[in-house]
Parts: sequence; C-alpha cells; structure tokens
Amino acid sequence: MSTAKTRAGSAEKRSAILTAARELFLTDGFDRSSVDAVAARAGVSKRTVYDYFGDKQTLLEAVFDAVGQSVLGTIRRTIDDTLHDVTDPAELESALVTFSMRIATDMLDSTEYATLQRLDRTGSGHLPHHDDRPLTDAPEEAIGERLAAFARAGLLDVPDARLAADHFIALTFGVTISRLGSANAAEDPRVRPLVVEGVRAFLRAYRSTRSSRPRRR
Amino acid sequence: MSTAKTRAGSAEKRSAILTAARELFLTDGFDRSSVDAVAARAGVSKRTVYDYFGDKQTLLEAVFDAVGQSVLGTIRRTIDDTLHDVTDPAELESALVTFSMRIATDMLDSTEYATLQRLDRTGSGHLPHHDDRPLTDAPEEAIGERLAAFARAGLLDVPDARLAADHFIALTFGVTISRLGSANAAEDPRVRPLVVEGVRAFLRAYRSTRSSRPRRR
DNA sequence: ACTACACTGCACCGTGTAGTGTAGTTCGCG
DNA sequence: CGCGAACTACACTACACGGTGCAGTGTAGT
Repeated sequence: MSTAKTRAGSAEKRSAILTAARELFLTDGFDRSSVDAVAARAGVSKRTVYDYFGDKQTLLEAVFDAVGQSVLGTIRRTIDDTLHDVTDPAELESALVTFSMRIATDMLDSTEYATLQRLDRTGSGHLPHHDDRPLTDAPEEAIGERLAAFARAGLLDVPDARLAADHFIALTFGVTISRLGSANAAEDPRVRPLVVEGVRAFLRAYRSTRSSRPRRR
Repeated sequence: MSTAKTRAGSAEKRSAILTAARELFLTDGFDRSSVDAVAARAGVSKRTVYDYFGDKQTLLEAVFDAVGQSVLGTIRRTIDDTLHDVTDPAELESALVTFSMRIATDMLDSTEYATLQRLDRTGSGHLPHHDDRPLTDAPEEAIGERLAAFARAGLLDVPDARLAADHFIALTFGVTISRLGSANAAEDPRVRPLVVEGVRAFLRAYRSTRSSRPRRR
C-alpha cells in the first residue's frame, strides 16, 4: 500500500531483468540464452527487456557491470570483516583462509567472478574493452592494498602489492576453479583443503623474514 | 608420386578441417563459428565436413582431443629440453623461467591451453565429461612428476606433486593469462617479468630448506 | 571403357531467435 | 471519469545457421 508501490517501479523491473540475465548467461552462456528466456525468467515481457536495454549486447554489458560491482562489494566487505584487525602473525593463516572461504562461498554461485571474466572474452570479444572497464581489476587492487597493509605491519614482505594480490588469487581461487570448475564451494569438501594449501604456499612465499621461523608444515 | 600423395589423402583433409575449426573456435568461440566458415577456411566443402565428423558437436570434441594431445606433447618435449638435467640449485630459477617462457611461446597462439579449458565449459557443458577425458589433467601430471624429481634431487620440498604443479602453473601461466588475456606471449614485453616473478614466488614457497639460503632479492 | 571413390557445389528445409510494431490492459493521478 | 504512462501479448520480419540430398566432376585402378 504505502511502501514503494507506485507502479511496479522501473528499478525493480530493471534489476529483475538483470538478475535473470545474469543467471542465464552464467549457466548457459551468452549465445545459448535467448532474450525470450531472459524475459520469461524475469517475469517480464520481451518488449520490456528491449525497452530497458536497447539490444542483447547492451544487456550483456549491463550484467557485466552489475556483477562487477557486486563482486567488488563482497570482497571489500569480506576484507573488512575478516582481515581488518589481524596483527598477530600466528593468526594470519587462519584469517586468510577464512577470507578466501567466505569469498568462495558468499558469491551467489561462487565462481561468479571467474565466469565474469570468461564472459568478457567469450561473450563477444568486442566490449568497450578494459581501458574503459577498471571494474575487472578492482578486486585485485583491493586485496593488494590489504596485503600492503600487512607488509607495513611487518607481517609480510611485499615489494609489489598488485603482483602479490595476483599471486594470492591465483594460488587460492585460481587453483580451485581450474581444478573443480564451477562447483559451488559451499558444499564441496575438496575446496577447503585446496584453499588452505594455497594460503600456506602464499605465506611461504610472502611471509616476512623478520617474523616467525619457517616452521614447515 | 611415392611420398603420400595418393589423392589429397583423407588424413590431410581431416587435419585441415581440424586446424581451421581450432582457429575459429579459439578466436570466435564455438557458437559464433559457423560450419560454413570452418569449411571455407579449410578449403573444403561443407558437405565434406559433415562426412568426416557427423555434426558440429563431434567436431568440437575432435578439436578438443587434438589440442589436448598437442599441448601435452609440447609440454613433455619442453620439459625434456629445458628441465631434464638441472642439478644445481643456482640453475633452477633460470631453467624454470626458460621452461615457462617456451611453453608460453611455443603454443601456436600461446594460450591454447587456457582457451581449451574455457571451451570445455563454454562449448556446451555436456561433453562426455572429465572422467572420460584425462587429457585435460595430463599437463599438470607431467609437470608434477618433474617437480617430484627435483624434490628427490634435494632441490625442492614437495609433499604433494600434483598440488605443487597446480601452484606452479597458477603462478606463471595463470597470472599471465588472467592479467594479459590471450596476448601472444612471444612479443609482449610484459610477459617475461610476470613469469620471472611467478617462478620466484614458487621457489620461495617450494625451495628445499636444505639448499641455498633464502637470499631475498 | 567402366567402376569406385572422394569431393564439390548448390539448392533446400526447418528452426531458433534478434528485433520491431502495435493494439490492448492496468493503474495511479488529477 | 478520463488521461497518460508502464507493460503485456502477440504477430510478424529478417536472417543465420545446422543439417541433408543430390547431381556432377576429376582421378585412380582394373
């Protein structure tokens, strides 16, 4: 009655379409998802889809941006939640594991981020391209900043924050995804060990020489 | 006359089609490549394509296998060439860099391997699936074996060869591909530093504690 | 000369789907 | 009530593409 019901507001429809499109594009691929299917899933007429977004390409770009924003948000939030006040070297490993597991789990289907990048090149090959889309790099930057902070606190040895972030991501998410594909991390019991070992390898490579002795294993 | 010219042998046509299909699938994606285009590029009639491979799906699987074989061959050969007789810890880093750079360069368009895996899930989602396709994992196994050999020689500390291989690949090729996309590594000057740093990180994480002191940078 | 074979070239069918045009319905608002 | 905006339902165009059938052609072997 009172609460936001001035006509099924355009914002709601828009986001419904975006969500439906994201789900379909992510699971079936861009080409194999028809606009009719997107419209049906969003509970909206096909015409409305075309009224909101001009054509299928533009819809893809919109999905792209939305997913990027969402992923970035999740990462920033999770950094704050799990890595913010870690000062004890002994806590670092478990904190990083918790962080990685939460990232892997929280994203709606967990591999959103990877699939996002896959859609980038698979989707068409001629998107406005990366100069115009710093979104793709933002998560790495965010993680890099946090690692640099650990370095300033004497926990890590990080000459190049961005590179270290790439290495961290590769060792945890990268390995998990390339081994298990798009499995939903929440349930699969193979995920955690993989992440733990990734974090350990990262720490062996980046832990500050001035902190705890390299107690192997 | 004598040397394999009994009619434009079926083997030649077959491989021409396979090559054309691979190039198109890899650059444009499976869905966006028409069978007509493949036939044209192979210099063959569309009908012939359908006579050789039954349908488009089967063609994809054939390409899949062919690329897998080729990648595996390249990796095995390169391991033999660049890593076989390394016994001095001091040589290890440069040997691994040489190995990685040659892999990144030798493959026709360098990212064949990654794109292969992308096609796996992007291509259709319903290939006979990995139980039946150990090809996808073979490169990791091969590298893992070599790392295990280094471990036996006292150069590395490798409790889990397969995992170490995954980590190595992630730190070198994984990072390079995710940062630069499908750039042809031969020319791009950004590739080498990335690979070098990946190898160094790997060695920091896996170098045997009994060998050279961790001389940081 | 005749046959078998490996292909080409082309017409052709069916279908899935991007995108559009439009008439009609619903609903809030003055 | 009547207006206009937001949508839906639906019909319809245009086209690309997977796949097939078939007639015809060049070549090798007999």
